[in-house]
Amino acid sequence: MSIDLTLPKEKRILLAAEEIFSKYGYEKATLDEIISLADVGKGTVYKYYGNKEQLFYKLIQEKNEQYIIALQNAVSSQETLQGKIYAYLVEMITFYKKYANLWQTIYFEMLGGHHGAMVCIENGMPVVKSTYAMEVSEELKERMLRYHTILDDAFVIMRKLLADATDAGKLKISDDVIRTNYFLCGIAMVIFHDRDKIAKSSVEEIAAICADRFLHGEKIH
Amino acid sequence: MSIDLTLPKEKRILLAAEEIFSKYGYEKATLDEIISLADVGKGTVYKYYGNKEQLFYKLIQEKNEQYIIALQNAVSSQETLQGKIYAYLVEMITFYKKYANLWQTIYFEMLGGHHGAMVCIENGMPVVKSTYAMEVSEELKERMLRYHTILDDAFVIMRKLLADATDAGKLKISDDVIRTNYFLCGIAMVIFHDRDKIAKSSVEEIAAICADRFLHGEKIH
Amino acid sequence: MSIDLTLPKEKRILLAAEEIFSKYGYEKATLDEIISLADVGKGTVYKYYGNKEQLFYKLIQEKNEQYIIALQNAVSSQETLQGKIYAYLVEMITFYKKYANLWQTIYFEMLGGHHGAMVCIENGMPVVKSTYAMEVSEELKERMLRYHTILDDAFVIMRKLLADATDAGKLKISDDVIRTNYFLCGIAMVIFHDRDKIAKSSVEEIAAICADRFLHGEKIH
Amino acid sequence: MSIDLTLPKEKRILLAAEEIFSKYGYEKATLDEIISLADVGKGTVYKYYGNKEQLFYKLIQEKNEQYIIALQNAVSSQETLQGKIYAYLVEMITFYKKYANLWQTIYFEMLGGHHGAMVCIENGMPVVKSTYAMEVSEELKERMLRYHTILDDAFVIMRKLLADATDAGKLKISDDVIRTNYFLCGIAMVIFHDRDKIAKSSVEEIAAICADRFLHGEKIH
DNA sequence: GATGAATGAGTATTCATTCAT
DNA sequence: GATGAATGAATACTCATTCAT
Repeated sequence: MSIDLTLPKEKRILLAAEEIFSKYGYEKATLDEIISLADVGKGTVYKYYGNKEQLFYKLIQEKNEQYIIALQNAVSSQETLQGKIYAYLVEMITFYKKYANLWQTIYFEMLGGHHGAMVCIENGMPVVKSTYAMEVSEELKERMLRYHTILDDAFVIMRKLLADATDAGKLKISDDVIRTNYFLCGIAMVIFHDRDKIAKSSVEEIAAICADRFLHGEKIH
Repeated sequence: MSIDLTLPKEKRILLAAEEIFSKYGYEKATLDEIISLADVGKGTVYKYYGNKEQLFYKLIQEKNEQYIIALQNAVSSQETLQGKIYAYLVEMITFYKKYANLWQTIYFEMLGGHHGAMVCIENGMPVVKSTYAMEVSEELKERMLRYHTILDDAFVIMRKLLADATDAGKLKISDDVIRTNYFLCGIAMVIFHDRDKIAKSSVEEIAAICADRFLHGEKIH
Repeated sequence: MSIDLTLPKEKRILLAAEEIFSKYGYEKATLDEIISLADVGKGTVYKYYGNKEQLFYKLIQEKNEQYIIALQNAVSSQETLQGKIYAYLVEMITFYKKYANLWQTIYFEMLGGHHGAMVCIENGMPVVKSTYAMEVSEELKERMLRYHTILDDAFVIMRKLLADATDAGKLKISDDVIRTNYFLCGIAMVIFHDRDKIAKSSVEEIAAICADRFLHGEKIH
Repeated sequence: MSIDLTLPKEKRILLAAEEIFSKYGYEKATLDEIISLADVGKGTVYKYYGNKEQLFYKLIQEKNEQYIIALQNAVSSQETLQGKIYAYLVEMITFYKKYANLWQTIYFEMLGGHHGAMVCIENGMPVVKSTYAMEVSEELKERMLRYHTILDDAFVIMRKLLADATDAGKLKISDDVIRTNYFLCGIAMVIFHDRDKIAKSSVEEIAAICADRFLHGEKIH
């Protein structure tokens, strides 16, 4: 609720931004509230971060970098497919629980939020398309692509895992993008939506159930 | 693109609202554009619908009612668990493809992360809790609960299905809320996010794969 | 200093805009001051005029239209070259005295004002060029071209007059654009700069001297 | 584009200021860009020049001093009126072509219309009067007077020339201030406005035409 | 019943100037 | 002498809502 004033202003701004963006989402968050919480002048934010969007992006990029490394380590520390999936999920759930509000905002923005545009994959490359016949500014396109990339950096690790396993004949043949998105977005949504319930269970327990259900389904054989 | 002017104004507003809210999402949609499309005065919207939020709610409520009936019919038309799940998914995917923009908006309104509040289930009843130490207005509480209910009306049908099957020993034991949310939200997100890919496949094909994976998992045995 | 509140708001805004733009020039003028003088809400200005630039443009365009008609009438009411020039100048000086501050602003904006861009004539067509190696936004280009056109509408009448007289062998051969600009801009600058001196002389007297000097020079033969 | 770093900082600032003020005009130029080009700290500018306006003034004052000397030499190097006028114009056009952006800025600062004030000549002395019923700050008054003097230093040389010639019966009787301003401001405006056309002609050619037209007019006798 | 003119609170961004080091 | 981090006042523009007609 309040920020350590002995920290350098650049850091204070980032902490305040995390709080306010988490609380209100990107659009509804105001710079005024961020500077008030960080106890800095308005110009200081612009000096360090350029503008609102850059501030948000810097914030999530920093978190994401560490997250990606954690995911890579987790996956490579395991030998079996099931082990890798489980290790991935432990990291993912830990991270999403911690940054639920922030990451929920990214999902929203990436889906096109309030903008009438969406990211599509064409020939393996993400492109931004208007959901209707209207122009989408280059600025918005870049922004949505950036958010897409943030999420996809993590998704691609799982996608590769599943694609390799499919090639090795271990998994059913499916569209890898769809399968991965279904798997991970489903988990994300549950963490966002049933946050209090998730809070009561251990990360390991949830990860184990998710991995089991993904591989073997809900049916009792 | 244009609306039948012989229809009563109340209906014209709803049709225009569907078009504009779908196009821009809730926040970015403007009443000005809606009244221009509906060819009514601004006061008329306020007369019939009270305010922007009410208009949006009435719109999705109307769609949802029909959707719920379709789901109930689909499920009761089938005998087996797999058949019921498949029939549910066919309806769901058909509906979500049609109203992707509209329903995407509801998901994020319901998640409520942008307002500093969230819906939790306590003793089986949904209640709104602040995600931060701040008061949540009664107005916002009601609104979030309404959106929660909209989605939950559909989810509860699947939940019941799965709970009964679990009781009958057909499915693994899980938290029914989590399991259902994971299943359905995952599908929803894929439809929102990979809209163009989904557009290329038939609804039946997607439903069949989803049902199979849910019940039997991705693994080849 | 204050505006008749019985006038319609659209008109009041225009009157207030004339006062404030004249006083401060385009850039320094603020909408806040205009609405305060017009005693209307901020939205009202945007309803009627779209934005600050449109408001300014509408304002000067309206004045210019009447001015152009007056110039055309003046010129065609005379038979001789000297008569036509004199009649033109009478109208011009009358107009420039009345709208000195406003028109001074247009000169400034057309010359590129604070923007690092200028209007050049290429193949008889005005184009906007950067004064340095920097991009000029399409918006600014259009704007400068509009201001150029405003002034040129009046200049072209004199240019035609002088070109015809040159063809008829009555005037020395010169670049028509340069000659006209020199003639008229010189007069404009004197009106702007020596406003109080000009105020003491009659329009007819000034016009007569200008016409004489332009045609016969300062030298006594 | 870049500045010799072996020069003293005070000089580097002036060189950078010339570049940036010429490029963007006074208002749009930023100190940030100037210090970046000069490679000095922001405080250094304030140490040496006090503020932005002082920096601009020092810059043009320095240029003007050299210009005035050049004009005086040019005029005194000639014997005849026509020769003196021609020599003056050669210097003037050379100078204005070189510093078009910078001097254009001074013209509009001096006109002062953007500040609600103007310079008038009372009893041969320039005084600042408000164009509206409002107080003009002493600071603004001084500033406008300074800019007036900058331009007038050059104008007075021509004015003297013409006044003497008038007294000697060589020129028609006119208000000397008006006549000079009309003559020189007209030329200035053409250089500012038709910069690219002027660039294609030689200075001598333009000067010759201007002198001829000023003395003998446009009419063929 | 229906209208639409009018409103004004709310927000991202810029940049000259200051002053502690 | 020199710096540059920090400031905050100032400003164009949006849009849900109201209410007199």
